[in-house]
Amino acid sequence: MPTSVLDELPEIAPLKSHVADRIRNAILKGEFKPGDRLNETRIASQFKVSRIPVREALQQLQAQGLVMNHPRRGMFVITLTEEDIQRINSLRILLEAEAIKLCRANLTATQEQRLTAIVEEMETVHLDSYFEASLLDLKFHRSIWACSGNPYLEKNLDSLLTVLFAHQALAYTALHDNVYWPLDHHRPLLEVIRGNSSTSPETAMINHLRMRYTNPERFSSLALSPGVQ
Amino acid sequence: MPTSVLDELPEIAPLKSHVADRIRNAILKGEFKPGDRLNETRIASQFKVSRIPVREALQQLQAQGLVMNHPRRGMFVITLTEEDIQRINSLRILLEAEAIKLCRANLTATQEQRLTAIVEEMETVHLDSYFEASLLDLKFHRSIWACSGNPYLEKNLDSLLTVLFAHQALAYTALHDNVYWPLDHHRPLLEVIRGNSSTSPETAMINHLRMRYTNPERFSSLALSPGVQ
DNA sequence: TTATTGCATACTGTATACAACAATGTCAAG
DNA sequence: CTTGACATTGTTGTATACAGTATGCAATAA
Repeated sequence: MPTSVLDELPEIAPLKSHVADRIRNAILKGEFKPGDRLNETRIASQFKVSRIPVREALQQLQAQGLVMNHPRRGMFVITLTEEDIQRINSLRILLEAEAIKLCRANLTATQEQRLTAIVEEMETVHLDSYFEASLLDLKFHRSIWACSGNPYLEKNLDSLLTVLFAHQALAYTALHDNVYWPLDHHRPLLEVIRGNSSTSPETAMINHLRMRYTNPERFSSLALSPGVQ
Repeated sequence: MPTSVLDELPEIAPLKSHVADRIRNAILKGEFKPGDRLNETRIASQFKVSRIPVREALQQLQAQGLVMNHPRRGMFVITLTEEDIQRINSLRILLEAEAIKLCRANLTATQEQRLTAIVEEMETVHLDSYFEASLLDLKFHRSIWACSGNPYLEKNLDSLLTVLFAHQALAYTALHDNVYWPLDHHRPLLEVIRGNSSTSPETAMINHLRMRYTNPERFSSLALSPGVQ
């Protein structure tokens, strides 16, 4: 039975997933900015579908924390304050350090190769769009989470970080207009995972985030020194 | 326009929230069992609403991890294996220990009173339904999360634990048919939060969970001793 | 008796239609 | 000129209708 023609359209995936992906990408690319209102009818006609898949896609994005619902008002792209980012990062350090520990303990040769390949790609390939750089960055971190072997940890990190990456993209494109962002600072994390570093996963994560953020651990227990305040 | 019949429904909150609550409670009470299929039309006619709010409520519950969607098949109540529970608990220990640390660092008198009151209620009030005991239990833990001051931590714990509590309720009612479950083992956690205990938050959480689960920390980094395996 | 194929049924996924509410602009009164 | 009420418009929330697919049963053939 030659099911030939349907090659590029497996299309067994529900419509709302497609719509959700398109909206998510639009947000990541800065086509929708923080605080923007997302009009269901407008998007529906743009995408040539009815409002229902759009509604469901938006609610999916709401669950991921990318958009916010004001009842009877509509959906709005999330706006993050500096404190929000620090709170997210404080949690991220905890979760991703855990993922690194578990990853380090269970690492297979295949996984190590995959992670190494991504790091090398990051160090060589220079992407001109911030959007694509974000995707590669996220791909590396997702691989770490997947190595942890705990799908619940993976899921939590995903929902937490999707928002952060979106905001990063927004803030960055707003300021620098798609200038290249270096991704060459991921090797230390890889070395921790491979067991070739004496740095603790928590410290490695904090150092990693300090490349981009100020005081990323501010709202975590790691910031609680015995004598401080 | 006599809108008389809707007396008991002030209904300023969106309908889907009500529906979601009712379905969630039905699952917690064991009226829907793990693996059960949730028929949209059926629920819609039961609740006297259309299918749309039911669909949206189910998708909300899916985002919370309470139900699972098989495309074109429908929504099914989640089924957790023993390993799933251990993975959830492994993550829970990490997150809730963090919440305890932050709570301990920022504890106000009001918060301390609130937590103490709940613990005392747990030690005295004997609830006959497991459902109500679960709610009180959850109320205590939620209070801890709220004290942490990090809404993202709070949200992650909430989505993680809702599933677990639901499964607990289901498994327990299936076995013991609403027998009383003791809640008097929460004071050690309170003492850690008040700074009156030398036990570490992680250890306190593990001990707390060992009252109910075997090897709750199995899939966490806390189970990784240097020489083991 | 068992396997396979066709059909009937029921359910989800999507589209369209209606109702209720919020925002905005206009007009009149002070 | 300012302010307040009202109408108008636009958007979300909900209901109903339709289309396509999966499941179960029956009928037929091996």
